This record gives sequence, structure tokens and C-alpha cells, in this order.
Amino acid sequence: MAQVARLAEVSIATVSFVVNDDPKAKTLTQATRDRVLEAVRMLDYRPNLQARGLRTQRSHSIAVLTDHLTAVPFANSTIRGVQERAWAGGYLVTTMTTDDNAELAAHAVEMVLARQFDAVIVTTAYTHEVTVPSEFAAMPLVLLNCFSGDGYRTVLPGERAGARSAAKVLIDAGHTRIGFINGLRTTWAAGERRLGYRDALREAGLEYDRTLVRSGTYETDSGYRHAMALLDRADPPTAIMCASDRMAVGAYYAAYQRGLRIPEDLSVVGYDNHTEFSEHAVPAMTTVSLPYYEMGLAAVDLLLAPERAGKGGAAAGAGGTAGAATGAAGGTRVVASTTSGATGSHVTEIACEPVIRQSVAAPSSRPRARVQHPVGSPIDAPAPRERVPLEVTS
Amino acid sequence: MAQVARLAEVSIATVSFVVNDDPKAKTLTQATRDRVLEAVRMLDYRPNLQARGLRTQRSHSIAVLTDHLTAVPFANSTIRGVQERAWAGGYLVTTMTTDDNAELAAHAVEMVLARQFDAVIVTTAYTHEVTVPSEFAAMPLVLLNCFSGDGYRTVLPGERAGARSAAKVLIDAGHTRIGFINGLRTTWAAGERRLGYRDALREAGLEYDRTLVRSGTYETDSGYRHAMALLDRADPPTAIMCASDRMAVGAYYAAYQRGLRIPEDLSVVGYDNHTEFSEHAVPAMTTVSLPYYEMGLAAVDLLLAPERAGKGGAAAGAGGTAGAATGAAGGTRVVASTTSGATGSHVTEIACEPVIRQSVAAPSSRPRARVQHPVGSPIDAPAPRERVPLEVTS
DNA sequence: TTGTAGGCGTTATCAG
DNA sequence: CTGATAACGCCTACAA
Repeated sequence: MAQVARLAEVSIATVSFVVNDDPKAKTLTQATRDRVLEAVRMLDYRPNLQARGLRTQRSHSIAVLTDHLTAVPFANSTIRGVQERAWAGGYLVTTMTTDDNAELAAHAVEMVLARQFDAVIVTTAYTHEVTVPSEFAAMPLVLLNCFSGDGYRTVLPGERAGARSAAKVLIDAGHTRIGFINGLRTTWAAGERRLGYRDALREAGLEYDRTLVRSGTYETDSGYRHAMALLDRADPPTAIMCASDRMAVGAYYAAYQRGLRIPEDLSVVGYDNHTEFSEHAVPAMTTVSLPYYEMGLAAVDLLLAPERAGKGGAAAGAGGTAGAATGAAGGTRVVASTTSGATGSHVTEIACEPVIRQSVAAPSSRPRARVQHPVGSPIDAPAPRERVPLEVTS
Repeated sequence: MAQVARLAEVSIATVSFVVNDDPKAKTLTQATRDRVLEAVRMLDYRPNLQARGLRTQRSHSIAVLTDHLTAVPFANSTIRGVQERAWAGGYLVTTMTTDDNAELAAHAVEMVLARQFDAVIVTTAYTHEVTVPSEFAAMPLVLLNCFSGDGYRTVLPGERAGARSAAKVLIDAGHTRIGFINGLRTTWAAGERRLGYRDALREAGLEYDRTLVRSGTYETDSGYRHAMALLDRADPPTAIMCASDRMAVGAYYAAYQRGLRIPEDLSVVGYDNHTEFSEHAVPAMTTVSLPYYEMGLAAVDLLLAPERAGKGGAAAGAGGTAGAATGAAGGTRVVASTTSGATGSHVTEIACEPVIRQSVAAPSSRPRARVQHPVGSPIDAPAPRERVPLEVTS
């Protein structure tokens, strides 16, 4: 920096002013400004951000603490979303995986504190309650895909509305008896989705038949078994909605085994938009996508755009290279943004949008196939598209 | 720090000595040492790593530049491996995804430079050549799952040996005619694997029949088609080796459609150990695992344990919380560690180990089934395990 | 409109 | 064996 100053024949302070284009120093000759910039280029000077951080007491970096990185492919989308917004705001993001290991977690906490991270995002592979280390009490922090009851700002997927819209897709197609293979009863998502399913039924004036609702494990097997049970009833549903694409795949198999074609004889909708399954299924599966990427964006927005909310909210930093951050959750559809009086917590729900593909049609009136197909395919994995009979469009 | 010094009634320098337990200050009273430690605890003092970094000109953090985070689930294993070793060495790792976007890449480079990262790992989702930004010429850098010809230290999966061992599994089971559905001809991995396949054949004194080798796209469809072509020959192979688990899944389908049972009538081996497919397949698929996690470890080892090699090699930092880094690639099987004279580059290959499951058996002598099964399963996704006929063990 | 000086929290050099 | 003291590179109130 001193070199730059010398080369540009100005003082060090002046250099500082122009590299940060400090508003206070609006009174700079364009000439000197150019001289400095030129010198900067000549020496390819780069401000030392560690030094700047020391001086300003901020690191311009945010930490993402996550329990598992490997578990879900979706985790990556979250990280991408976070990075996107963080970089735009001039922040760097470093993610730390704790693997549910207390030692790693402690190390992560230690690092966040010692390295002067400006903010932290606590996130989990699947939505559940977490307990935030008390050391973080004083920092800007948002919960991403998890919640805590400690009053931290929280962003969650709008599961209830998501399930509601999944059911609505079926209802709009004319179905009135809709089986629902929900997820693990103990998970938050399952609770929300049941509510959403009920919401849709109620709105349509449809009866809620609890025997049509089953509790699966999110796995293919489970979806298969429950779908079989549903289809073998005296009064089978004409559509099945599943709480995961994998279970929907199981439903596809069950339908196939019972000689039912999708969507002509049975409509199926999945959840997650786990494309490995839903997009490649035949027929392509109508499902609901989880807005991981958008949630990542929203989390950073919450951090960077200080709200009047209780905890959290870092100072909006000096803009980075790529323009300032837009308003909170700009562009993405926010289902709800509640500030609950009870807990005092502020939760932002990002919409789970339905993804319409080919597995839903109007209920058929023709006799249900009762064919017992030969026991199915030899493998627990995707079949090649081209040889499949039920394919609807290319 | 000043507070600690005051509380412990020592000088600031003394505090510095004990918190770093500086070897030069071995001449410290245990008493003062304890006093300082006590004061540290009382005030829960935490050294400001930014300040330390400013002073020492190192940040104790390493950057991972990756092209795509979302593309492969394996990327996560890599990151985990890197984090594991880095943390053990007292380093933090921040990964930056460039998405093949020049602007993002430029930003990443800028950040690495401005933030005083001590080292960088350049990595890619699938193995291919990269060109390292010239700005990194002066820093410790290792290439992970990619290569460049610029003399950087490189860690790669031992594809050739991996393919060789896959073929060997089949040969050891007694097969002499082994179909090979390789990957995209243009990829590095495909080249290596073909070599490995040939190595195994040669070692066993088996003829290399080029008509048995096909070039697929890594996708299920492709595996299915090529397997069909192989099975419909006048002299079909008794085993098929595939360059991806997905293609192996295609082979499973082809076998099923031709009335062939796996492994009784046809042996199949995959590649990648993409457990979503291989582990859940029925019968569980014998495959070869890619050592992503170990490669991550190795990359950091290369960085932290300064080699005599040309480029790269950061000073082995002061140990972190969790013990010092072990020797390079400690514990993981290194296939080869070549220092090629030509390029002057040093490449470490980590072994791709075979994962033995149930899809391989001795070739059968009984008549091949010629049944034409009804066109298969209705979906392009896993079938539930329980209803599958070919399951061998639970 | 530009320059001066002090300090952010550490570490490292040198006296005592 | 311990304690001043000078950087490290930058920001910023204040002076010129």
C-alpha cells in the first residue's frame, strides 16, 4: 500500500480512500483517483483482507455449520445458494461439517469464535430441532432447515403448503379418494405434510379418511408395501400421494404389479423432486420440489439485511465485487414470514413448488385391472427408459 | 490479551509464549504458566486469529476450488476428507464453487489471493484436465481428481488398477469371456479403465477381444443397450463389467429381459460404488469404489507435509487442536506415486478397491435361458427389494 | 482536497 | 527467565 502511495505520489490514506471508494472522501480529484488506480494496477496491489479485518473487527466471512454433508444431495444446493448470495455481498462462506460428532462440533465453534466470523448459519440435512451452542448467543445467526425455540431467525421449507399443493394437483385432476403415504411420523415434515394434505381436502369439501393415510419410512420398499395395501383395499384410492419420490417409486412398482397403468389407472405424486428418481421415472413423476437453493439465499439475506427481529442481523457490509445484495428473499416465493408472538421467533417459509410431469391424470372409470403381473423387475434401480411400456410422451 | 497479562500479572509477551507454548520459552516457571492459563480460562480469552494471521502472514486456511458441487454426490466425500485432515493440521477449509463460470472463478481467485489463503486445492467433479489460473503459480497447490501438465502435484484415483481388479474378480470366478461396457471414450477414466481391463486379461493369459468392449455414456439406458447387444451375440460373454453402476443396472435389466439370472447365468460388476444403485440393487452389486474421501486426505497431506517436489508444499503449521497430521496418505492404500521425469509432475494414485457383493458367480454351464420376458418394469427407478426374484441372500 | 498519526491483537527481537 | 517495543497492513478521526 505504501508502494502504491509512493508510486501515485499521494499519501497512504488517499490510497485507502480510493480503493474503498470511501463516501467521505468524495472530494478527491478525479486525477489523483486515476493516478492511484493506475498505480494499483501497475503493482497489482491487492488489499490484505486480514489486516482490514483486524482493523475493522470483521472478517467478511460467514460460517455454515452443518451436521451432514454427504447424507442428502440437496445439501449442495443449500450451500450453493448461500455462496451465491454471500459472494454478492462481499462475504466468503466456509462450511464446517460436524457429522454429529461432539468433538468436531466443538472445534467448529472454537473456529467460528477465534476466526472472527461475522455470522453463522446452522443447518441440517433433514428438518429437525437443534440446540444452538450457547457460545453463539451473541452473534448474528440464522437457522436453516432446522429450528430451536431459542428465538433465532429461521428459514424452513413450506412443507404444509407444499403438501397442500400436491394434493391439490390430484384434486384438480378430479380425484376424490387420495391415498397418502406420509413419512416417518416422528419427523417435523411429516406433521406439516399431513396438515397440508388435510387442508387441501377440506378446501375441496372432501372427506378426510384416516385409513387412507399411512406412515412410511421414505424408502422405496416402504412405499411399495403401503401402496400395495392401499391398492388391495375393497375401495382403493384412485390416486396416491407420497412423501418422497422414492416411496412414489415403490408405488409405481405396486401399480405395475397390480396391472395398473400410470397415470391412466392410477395417479401418483411424489415429493422432493429427487430427480435421480422423479425425472427419470417412466412416466416422469409429478412431484414437489424442495427449495433448498432458495432457502440458502434467504438465510444469507436474513443475515445481511438487518431486520428489526430479535436476534441476529449482521451489519450490511460494504458491497463486494458483484453488486449489493437484493432485498430479503428477492425473487423467490416466500410462503409465509411469521413472527410468532409466543416464541418471539421469526420464521421464513420458502415455497415448495409442485413440479408437473406425467404421473397424474383424471381418474378412470373403466374396470380396474386385476392382472397379477409376474413378479417384477430384477433390480432395485432405474430401468432404461426406452423399453418401458407406460411411457406417455417421449 | 492485555487483560490476561494484567490478571496473571505477567507481560503480554509471556502470555503469547504460553498460549502458543513456544519452544523458545521453555524457561518458564510452571507457576507463571499456570497463572496465565488460569487467567485465560477466567476471561475465556481466545486468540484473535486474524491478528495472528496478519503478524505471521499466514491464515491457516486452505481453499478448495471446485467446478461443481452438485453434480456428483461424491464431491461431498472429497470435501469431508479434506476437512478431516485440514482440521487435524489446524487449518480451516473453505470451498468455492465456480460452476464453470468465469466470473465466479475470477472472484474465487481474487479471494484466495486477498484473504491470504495458505494453499489451494483445485478439484473437479469428474477427472479431466484443467488449466490452473496463473495467479496461483506461486502458491502451494495440489490438483485433486484433475490434472494439468503444469507440474503441480496431483492426486488421482487409480482407475487402471481399479478396472484391473474388477476384471480380476470376474477372472478369478472363472470367466474367460468378459464383456466390458466402458465409459465415454473421451474421458480420461475410460482410457485408464480400458488399460486396466487389458492388463487383467493379459495377466490371465486371456485373449483381448475388441468386439467385447463397448463405449457407453455412463447412463442406465446406455448400459442396457450395450448389454443387450452383448447378450444377443452368437457367443455372448458370461460376465459383463461396466464402467458405472448405472450402466450395470442397465445390464441387470437386459439380463432380466433375456431371462438370465444374476449371478447364476450372468455375472455383472459395476464401478463407482454409487450405493444408491449398487448397494440397493438386487442382487447387491459387486463394484469398485472410488476413493474420494481418501483422495481428500491425500491432497491435504501433500500440502501440509512439504515434499521435496517442485511446486507446492506449505510449511507444516503449528498443530491444531486435534493432533498433528500423520504422514502423507497415512493408512490409505496408495497404488502408485510417480514422479514422472517428462512432465516433472508428481502424481499420487489412490487405490480403487473392489467391493464384493452378490452379482458375481462362476460361469454356468447350463443352457442359457432364451425366454423373452414381458417388457419390463414400469419405471426408471429402484424396485422394492422384497419382491424381487433374484435376491440371493437377505 | 489531501496528509498525519494512532491503534486493531499478535508475534518477534532484544534487553534486563 | 521475563518485559518492553517494534512491526504486520489497514482504517479513520483530525489536522492542514
